[in-house]
Amino acid sequence: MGKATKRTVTIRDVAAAADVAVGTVSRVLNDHQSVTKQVRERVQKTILTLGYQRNAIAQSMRSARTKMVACAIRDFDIPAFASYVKAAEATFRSAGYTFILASTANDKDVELSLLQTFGQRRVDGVMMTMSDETDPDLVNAITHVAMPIVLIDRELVQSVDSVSADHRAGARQATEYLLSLGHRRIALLVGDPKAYPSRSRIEGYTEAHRSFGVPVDPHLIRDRLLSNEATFRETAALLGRSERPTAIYAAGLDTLSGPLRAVRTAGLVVGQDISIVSGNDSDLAELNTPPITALRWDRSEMGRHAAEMLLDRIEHGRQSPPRRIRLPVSLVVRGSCRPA
Amino acid sequence: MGKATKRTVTIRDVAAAADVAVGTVSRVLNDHQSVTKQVRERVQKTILTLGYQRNAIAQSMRSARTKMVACAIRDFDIPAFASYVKAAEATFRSAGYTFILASTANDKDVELSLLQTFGQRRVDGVMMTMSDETDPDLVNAITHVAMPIVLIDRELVQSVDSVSADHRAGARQATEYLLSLGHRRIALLVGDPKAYPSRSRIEGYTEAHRSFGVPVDPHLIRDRLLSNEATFRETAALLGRSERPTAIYAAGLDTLSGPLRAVRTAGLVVGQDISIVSGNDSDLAELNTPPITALRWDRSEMGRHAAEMLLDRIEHGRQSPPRRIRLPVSLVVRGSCRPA
DNA sequence: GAGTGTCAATGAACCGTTTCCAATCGATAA
DNA sequence: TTATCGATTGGAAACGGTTCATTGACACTC
Repeated sequence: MGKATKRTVTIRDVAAAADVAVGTVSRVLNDHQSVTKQVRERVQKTILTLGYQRNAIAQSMRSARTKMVACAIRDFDIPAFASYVKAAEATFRSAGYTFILASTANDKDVELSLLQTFGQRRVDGVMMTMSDETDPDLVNAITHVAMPIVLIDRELVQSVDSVSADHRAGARQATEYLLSLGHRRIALLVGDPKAYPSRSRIEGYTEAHRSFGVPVDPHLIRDRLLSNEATFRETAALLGRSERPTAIYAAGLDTLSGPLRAVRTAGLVVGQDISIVSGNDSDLAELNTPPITALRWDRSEMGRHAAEMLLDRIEHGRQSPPRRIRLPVSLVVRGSCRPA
Repeated sequence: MGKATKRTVTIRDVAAAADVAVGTVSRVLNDHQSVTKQVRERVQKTILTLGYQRNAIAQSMRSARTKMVACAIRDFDIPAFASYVKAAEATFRSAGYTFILASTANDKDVELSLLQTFGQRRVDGVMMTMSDETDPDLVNAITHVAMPIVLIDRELVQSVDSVSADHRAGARQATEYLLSLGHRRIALLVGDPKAYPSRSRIEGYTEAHRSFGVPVDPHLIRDRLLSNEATFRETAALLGRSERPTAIYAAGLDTLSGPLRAVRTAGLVVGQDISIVSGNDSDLAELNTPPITALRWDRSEMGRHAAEMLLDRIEHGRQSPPRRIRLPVSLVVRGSCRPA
């Protein structure tokens, strides 16, 4: 007897059961004025008894707002992203937004396809990076996205908001620290210079050398190191050279464990045979024996700023000029560096 | 002149421009049969020129499928979650689903409110844990969720699918290893026994003692340790006792750095003055000096299995009985334990 | 040439909200 | 008593897709 299919209960069912018009139920749901206390309570009771659950899809359909925000990161594995994503999600959630998260693997095609997906889903805003700041397709896609966007640690596209860390200053600080300890052969391990962080780290490293009057040996700069494995291999290669570096500045994202493994494999001891500075502070850096001197900046702050900028754009800021936030980077000196 | 508002282009605009009916455009979009090659190409060209972007909201509205999946984890900060979330997201994305991620902070109210949000958003499936497997509100919410759900590392709710690791066997293995080295005062640090992992670790620990005929000292079991700070404090307290433990089994999630800090603060040396087994393998465990003996299981596999089970439920599995996957846990022996 | 079958394409209904205009009602003012 | 006004409520249109019954065109058969 009866229909076997249990239809989900809609606003119309509520209206019928409470003997009011659908418009009235909607007004109750949205806390609009001009609904009698009596009617309001009757509707609310009906909602409870029927177990009505508002359909966010229909709501978005009508209002053209999804209350969803998308974020693309390079890789979930990278601990450096965790605190920043965490802060962003918390900010969005407390503002009533739902958070979509995806990873790009630093791949242009994935980035483009995610942008398309986000567009089709009509998210209210996007937070992301890009693998290559100079790629015309990516730049074009980023600048023509329909919704507000905040770039993280990218600065070349001038037309959108961005939040980044001052990697140039940080790199300069770290390099000058090593130079002042007397090191003259400092290896620099970085990621892809097509993106702002690595690019500006190379700049900072070069500036520091210039200010100390020390020539830069291009062989000591190893870039495009995007994985622990790659960093391990490059470090091992550097350590195998006749004139091996006396210090390593491991500046890439999540590239500390590679060098540590390589140093250990080569039978060397950090802080004695070789000095190390990590470009990203972490538990690993802090708890290593000896603890590793590292650069740090407030990643939660980064996520929070990005989220707040985006929310501001979504809810108020129509056409105000793009804003740029750059967070300070500082050097935490520990025990991994000795005078050369 | 003209309208200032630039309306977004809809399927109707495409239909008008290509001089066909909306239904035809829809069939082109969905790769339906019975569209002339000629018409198909005309429509596709129009889509390109107009820059039409299909509206996923409207699509979901009609089809009652959102192609979105939600996942709630305890905290983004916990590296153990990264690889599992990563594998899950990859699986979902390659199946055409979008991934919503939220954190619960292990808080019942957050969990309930997220379930409600996911329900309102009409996601097609949910992947999550729960802070307390015995809480009636949570159990009720989980069992009455409208969409398919997969629980991670939770086994008490029998009516839904679940994926977990065999923590009891793992704990037993770790404890027996320490007992076989002669340790008789083994501290156990775990999270909240109201959830499956800690509960079964305590079981495994107890079983191991029983099989060795060694009585369990309840003072050595410290539970409800949910943060690095809490674990640090408890370990420090244990190390300060007159009869301090000779070994620590740090079984909680992400609770290795706390004990390591506490041991260092107490002026002790891991592997000499005290033995340590970590309940979760990590870079930190592997790269510590000495490397820490640890339990491990395939977290990517966990994420993949969970995602595949969920996809199966969503796309085929209507009413098949709940499935339960339990992954094996193994002990990786390194250098952090010495005979007592 | 009428009847039949197949394949393409049309166009309207529908999904569940929000919003806006019209209608109703009670109270107050003239 | 009647006109006026503000506060509530009703009801329908609109959002942008998908789907399905229907129509139109064409080829084929007898």
